[in-house]
Amino acid sequence: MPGRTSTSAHASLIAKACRLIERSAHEPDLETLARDAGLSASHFHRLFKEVTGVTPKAYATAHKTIRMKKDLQTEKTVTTAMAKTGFSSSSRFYDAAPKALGMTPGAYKKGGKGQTIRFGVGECSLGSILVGATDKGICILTMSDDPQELIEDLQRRFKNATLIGGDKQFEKWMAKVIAFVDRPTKSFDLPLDIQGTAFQKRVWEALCTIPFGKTATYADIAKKIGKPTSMRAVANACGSNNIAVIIPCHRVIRTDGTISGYRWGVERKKTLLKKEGII
DNA sequence: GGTTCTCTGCCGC
DNA sequence: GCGGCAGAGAACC
Repeated sequence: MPGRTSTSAHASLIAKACRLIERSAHEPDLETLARDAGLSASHFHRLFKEVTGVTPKAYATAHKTIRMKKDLQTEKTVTTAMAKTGFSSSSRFYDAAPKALGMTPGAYKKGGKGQTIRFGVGECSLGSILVGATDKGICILTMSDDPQELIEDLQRRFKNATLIGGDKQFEKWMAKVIAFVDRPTKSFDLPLDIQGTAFQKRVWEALCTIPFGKTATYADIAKKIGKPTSMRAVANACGSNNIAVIIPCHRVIRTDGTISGYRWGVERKKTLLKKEGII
């Protein structure tokens, strides 16, 4: 088609823009990217989104996150990593890090270093269960059919932490947790060490206010934390919950009343809801 | 808290 | 297919 740009030409134009974003030390602005592609800013923006599925800004942000993670792992200090990643100021860096990494840059660099996590694997009515705790409280509760998989998952999540088997005190906690999972009655009184971003913590706190035997929708939770339009972010935060059952993300259902997915399997979610007399 | 930038919708060519 | 403008909202300083 003369005078028109073909689809493949579009794809290579956008691919070139992606490479430019990746190569640049500082995020190139929309105007620069558009000029480089020989298009107007507005049209370039539309085209970029059509081809990649994300906006140029979102693409640049995602790439910056990858770089931030790499630099934090390879650089000696957080300060040098910050300089290399290309943030304009340290405050911007520390501002962006929790969103991008789920923790402060220092904590990410340590990768759980310095943290000691006691853990145990047992069996409950929902299959194999892993419970882990720092000296502050329970930081992880996961479930699976395969106990080995639970341990591998724990090692992945806290790769620099010292993982040790539970002691006598921990055994007691473990028994209490299993009893709670099997009969999730009213309250749970062991301390929790909830690790996540500020946003995730707000969502999880909101989940904890859903009473036993009741459900809420993602929209309800979004409204509760004062972000009525952030339903997708809320759903993501529910999916990132590390402490199953105790933080009752299983009580969240779709607006139409149907049961949505569950990180530890829909069958487990249904079983939990049955235990609470909801279904 | 003001300024700049991003993003989207809409319209015209 | 492409450019441009307006307005809302987010990001930045």
